[in-house]
Amino acid sequence: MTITLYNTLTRKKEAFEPLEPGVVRLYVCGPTVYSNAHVGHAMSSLVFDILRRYLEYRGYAVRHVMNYTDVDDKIILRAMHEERDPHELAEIYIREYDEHLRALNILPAHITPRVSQEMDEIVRTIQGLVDKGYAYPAGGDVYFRVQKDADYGRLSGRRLDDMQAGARIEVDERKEHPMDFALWKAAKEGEPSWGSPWGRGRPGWHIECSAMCLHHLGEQIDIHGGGNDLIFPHHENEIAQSESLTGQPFARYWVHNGMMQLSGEKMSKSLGNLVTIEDFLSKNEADVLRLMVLNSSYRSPLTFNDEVIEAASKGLERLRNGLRPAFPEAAGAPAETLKVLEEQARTTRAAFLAAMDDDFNSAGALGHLFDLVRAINTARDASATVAELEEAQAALRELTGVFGLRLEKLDGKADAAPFVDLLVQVRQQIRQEKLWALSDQIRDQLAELGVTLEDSKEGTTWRFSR
RNA sequence: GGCGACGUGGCCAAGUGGUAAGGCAAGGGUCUGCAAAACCCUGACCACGGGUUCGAAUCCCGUCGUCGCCUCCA
Repeated sequence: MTITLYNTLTRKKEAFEPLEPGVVRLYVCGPTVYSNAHVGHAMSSLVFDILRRYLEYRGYAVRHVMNYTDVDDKIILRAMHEERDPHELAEIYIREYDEHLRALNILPAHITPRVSQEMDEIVRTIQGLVDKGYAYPAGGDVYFRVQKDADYGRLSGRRLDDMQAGARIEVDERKEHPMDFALWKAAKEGEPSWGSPWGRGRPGWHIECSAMCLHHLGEQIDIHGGGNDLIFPHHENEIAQSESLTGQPFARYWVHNGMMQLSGEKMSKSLGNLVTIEDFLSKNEADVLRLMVLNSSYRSPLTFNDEVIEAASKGLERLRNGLRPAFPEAAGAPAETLKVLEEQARTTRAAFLAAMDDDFNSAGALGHLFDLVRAINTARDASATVAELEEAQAALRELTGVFGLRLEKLDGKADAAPFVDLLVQVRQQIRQEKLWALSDQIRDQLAELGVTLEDSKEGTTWRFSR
């Protein structure tokens, strides 16, 4: 079985074949750190986390690089407004984003370069482009010469002529062509700046990713990812820069996630329709957002509203319930039931792989996990023992693990388990004596303490509910 | 105006030629001292109009609608 994935460059699904067998060089565009990140940013990081986890599950060694853009107009502007140091400002949001990634159970990239720490590499990259005639200095700036790049526009499917037509491009006398873009910007008074052959200044937005890729992953990479709002101009320009410099294809596969939609519109800072990650996590578990992402195609817009959050939250609970143990007094399920369960575990694994191999169809794969959950619940109801449920639950745990779902939420509470067990045992006797008021009282009060009891014919089970 | 995507039951959403996965919600039922969970049952003329085909949600054309990019954006 091979993995196929949709390549924005060719606009079709292609069989995935890394440059070097067994190794995947993955570069994902990270955020510009000038304010609190919102759940749309989280969506992107989750999408590529799921992609990475799956590739690793399938045996690839993934080298994952995600950059932080910490030198940028917006950062400078904001820092000026707040009368503080731009580096300091960026640092705060980098640290915050790192914390979010941890909270969201997103595997950290192996390398997280920052623009401010890669200046030599960036300047060298620009110099290389100047040397080759793909870039030209102009009054302290350096611009990329788009007309020299024959296939400029091939990622986004645009032609230079079309773009000029209705576009709102500033007329700039220093540019040879209106679509030429800045590789280096001369410093203005009071801005952070670095030395370069063209005078003090700072890099343009696009060059950093080309330089960092080159530096950390080499001239060619396997997967380049990011939000689909980056296709043009950012990724288009990265291709132009990188390929002009090296003369080789840059990224083999371009993978783009869809945008988070809030009330029918793209969630974004400028529209003011956003929910910060912090805000979301203060009200919901991290797994809820992950499940929302999993439940739809990564390439499509993701609907974000209360109903969807609620549905994901309940779905999560259902997955969790699948992992709940057999009833205490389970006597063993009929052979027929166990056979069905075993069969379901097998087919679920296969179907899960088939779905994920098909361009990371996580929603399809998730559907199959729910089928397995039902089979497990049915077997449990039919009095299956812990041992009889084991294999199917192991499969469920393994596959939800591939998704990066944690499911268990007992951290730090496990110590309380023996005491709860004891209470439940005592209550069992109270119930046998039909002292319902007292037994209900125990159940209610435990619920308030975050322990849910559930009574059934085969005994009482309990779990931490928060 | 240019480029691109999408439109599947109340909501979210898989499915790209052989008559529709899954989750949530709703209604009915089973189990149960009650509650909860679980299980079973119920529900889709796949935006609309043409066309291709033995056969289309799935391919082609058109219409309408929504969204994204074209300026910073995950």
